[in-house]
Amino acid sequence: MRPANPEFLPDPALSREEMEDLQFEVADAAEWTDAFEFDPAEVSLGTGASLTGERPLVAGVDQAFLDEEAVSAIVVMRGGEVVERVHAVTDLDIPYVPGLLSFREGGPIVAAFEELDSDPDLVVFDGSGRIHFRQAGLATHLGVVFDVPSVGVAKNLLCGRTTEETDGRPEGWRTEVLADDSVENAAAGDPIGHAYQSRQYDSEPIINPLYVSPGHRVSVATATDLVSRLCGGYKLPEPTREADAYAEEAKGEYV
DNA sequence: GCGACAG
DNA sequence: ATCTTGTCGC
Repeated sequence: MRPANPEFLPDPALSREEMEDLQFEVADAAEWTDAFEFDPAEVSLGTGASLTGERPLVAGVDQAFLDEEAVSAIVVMRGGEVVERVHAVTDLDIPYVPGLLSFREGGPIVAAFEELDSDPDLVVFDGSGRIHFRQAGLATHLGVVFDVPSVGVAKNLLCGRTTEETDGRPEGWRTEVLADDSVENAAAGDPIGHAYQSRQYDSEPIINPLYVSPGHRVSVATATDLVSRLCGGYKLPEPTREADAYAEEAKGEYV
């Protein structure tokens, strides 16, 4: 798969100011309404044939790290079946800086996409999308670069505030993440994502919620609906778990 | 100066 | 993200 919009490719050689300027352009190009062809109801982990038609292809993307390089993995699934797995090993050029993650991991991820034959209907990224200081997190940035519907799934909240307290919520519960003063070009109170409790125990270990946000061509509500359809009893979406496991597996072969 | 931060 | 032993429970 090749970038549809190479002008937005995250270049780690840019200055911090140039990176931030590019993020504003990415946010401007991003579409946060449902602009995709597949039927969200067809997204699921069940293997049974759907009644209406083709099950969408959903790709999970995740990275594992070595000292100075990243192992980026992409696993494409149709229903509960894995249909393609690819990975790429790339040098890491810059350190992790909150708000600039796509410039550190974007290159490795693009390298992995170049190995991909499938044309996914939806891509699930590990990290934020619209929940970002300039509304252009990893999921949004790469979604725009490839012009593919995408969602961001983060384990921690980067910015914004949740409408309600999130501790100890039941499985399936969700609340909006609203923009705060740290989110540029958004009115304070604008919904930019959800805290979503994908899994919860009956007692003791309290599981934290997921922070789901639109990447590109998906709305806040749909992003969370899609993620809920991809979590098969585990905290993380299945495509993400598969990509995580594959990245670790591939990493083991390069260590 | 204070607060705060995906992976 | 990564470095790690033991431990609890289905």
